[in-house]
Amino acid sequence: MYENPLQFTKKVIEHMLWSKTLIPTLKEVPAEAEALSHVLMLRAGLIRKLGSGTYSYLPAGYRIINKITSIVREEMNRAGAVEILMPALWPAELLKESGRLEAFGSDVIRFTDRHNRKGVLAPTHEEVVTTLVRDNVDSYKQLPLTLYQVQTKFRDEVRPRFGVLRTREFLMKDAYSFDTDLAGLEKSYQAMYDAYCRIFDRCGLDYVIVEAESGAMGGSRSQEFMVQSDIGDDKYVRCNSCGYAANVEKANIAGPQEPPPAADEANSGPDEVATPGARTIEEVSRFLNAAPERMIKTLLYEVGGRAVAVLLRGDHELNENKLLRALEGENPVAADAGFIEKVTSAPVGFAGPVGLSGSVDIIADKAVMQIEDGITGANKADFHLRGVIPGRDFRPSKITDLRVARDSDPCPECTRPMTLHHGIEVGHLFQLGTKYSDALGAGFPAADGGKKPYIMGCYGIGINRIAAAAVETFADEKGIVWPFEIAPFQVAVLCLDTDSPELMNAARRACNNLQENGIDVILDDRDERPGSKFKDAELVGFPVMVVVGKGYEKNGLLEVQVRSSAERLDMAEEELASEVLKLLDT
RNA sequence: CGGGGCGUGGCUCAGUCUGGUAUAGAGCGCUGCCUUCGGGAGGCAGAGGUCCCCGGUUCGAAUCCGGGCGCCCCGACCA
Repeated sequence: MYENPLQFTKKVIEHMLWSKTLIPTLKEVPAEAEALSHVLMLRAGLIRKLGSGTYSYLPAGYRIINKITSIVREEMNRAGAVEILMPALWPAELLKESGRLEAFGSDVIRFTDRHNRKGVLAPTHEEVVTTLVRDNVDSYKQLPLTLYQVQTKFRDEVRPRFGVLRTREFLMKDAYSFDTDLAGLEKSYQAMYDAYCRIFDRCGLDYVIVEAESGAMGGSRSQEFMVQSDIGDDKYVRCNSCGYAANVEKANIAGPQEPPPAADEANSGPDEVATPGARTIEEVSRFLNAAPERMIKTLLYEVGGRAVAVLLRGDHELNENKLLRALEGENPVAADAGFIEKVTSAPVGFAGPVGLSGSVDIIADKAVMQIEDGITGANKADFHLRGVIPGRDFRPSKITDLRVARDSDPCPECTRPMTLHHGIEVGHLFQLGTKYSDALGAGFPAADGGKKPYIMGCYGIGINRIAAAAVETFADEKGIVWPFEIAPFQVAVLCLDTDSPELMNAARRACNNLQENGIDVILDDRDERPGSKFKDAELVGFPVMVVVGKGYEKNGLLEVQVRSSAERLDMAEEELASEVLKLLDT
């Protein structure tokens, strides 16, 4: 029998010693940090900044990252995805082929190598996987296939911020599914959806799943996993009655599409009113002393050579995604001053729907049609119209939902008011369809002999963001309170007198005991005063603290402190492991 | 990209406006010794700084002027 020399090596349990690792905690708040998670991650000695949007993960911080990636890997594998590793360094040509070099624009980090070849650092990996599968999958029998990677991605963010929350270099799990048909995609998508729920549950996060735009990723269906947080860059609305949730780019808004019964026939018709120099909603509103809610904002677009006037209530904002859908795929270009003057025969700032040439297509947001005594541009320099009644004074060719959702807007499902929240996007799911397989000529030989494009999906998780989101969510005035599964160590054993062999031995026994029971433990063996040890353990946020001090000297008892509840329990050495396991299980 | 702010030991900052009082300071941290030892102790001694960089003005620059770099915040942007 083959003898493994290592098998005779005595198995020694090594526990992490605080004195031998690097956890540089800070008492003071670093000047560069504003956001809670940023401050705490720096103070707890988890991360250090190198430059704008680039961070080192120190031992404790890296353990958190590793715990998160382990969870992600377990759940990806369980969902049937297989892990690969792909280059971050690409020929620029590859990104050009899919059309995304332009789409990403200056978000892509570019460089030129010594041979004067253009290269990019991968912002995400659709192009490589797609070509990989294109060139190496021979038959539809090998499908469906879902590949994933956990890798650093690079984006030259306009504005890195909030520490690890938005960085120029970040760790991401990305999975890519390849199917032969839409039904298959649905299945692959659902498998990822389920896996994501398990992942975020295990990470201890409270999350909301919101409908999202597929945007520049192309494709049809998209959902995002949000962790509610005031510092989140993303906004979404949620209906507390029926549970509908969508990010603001996507969120639909309920509302009647017909004008209200013409109640106000007394109104004789629009009157011109002089508004010299007042061009913006705000200016006109102030000048006429009328609420912006009564204004009809007229935005002009050039769509395939013709003019389109888009109408919104003065206080509402256009959602360009909705406009895009309303135009059924035609691409709107915001009109320039020259075009506007040509169409309205007035300078910019005085456009209105009344009396526009019949060649101008008018599209109105639902809310515009509810205005009963409106104000809008007169298509005449320095004049606006008062007493405008939609439906009577102008007739849009299309009335639909065009605006960006706001707090209290009616839910599209049940019409109850929705609430607006800020969130941290920790994960997203996209149905891509054939966008990339078409662009890159990636197809499979079908059963009938022809070649068909892969139906793709892609599914991302921001690993660093999970850590930051957890800190944002779980912290108190003392520091971080890590969820058990992603804590850098589940237990910190504090030996309060490292000069006492009795206490040090007891502390080591406690560590061994816990480790033998599968618990992650760090021993604070530093020659520090007790106060510092307590403060540090609380700052870094270990879920459980085991104190070996006076209580042990006097009557052989260990003290267990629970970080989240501040609960303290004295216990004998023999019951430590089982008691701690119970605590960690909750 | 617009607006604002900052750059002085490891960290937080004072000093800059009004140049020289000066061998550039404080608190925290760090090193050594003594005392202390369950919630960031006390005493004594000490180390540690190209005052972001380059140029200019001046007898003299952390301080004034010009240029550059870096960082943070607000906004715009963001698969």
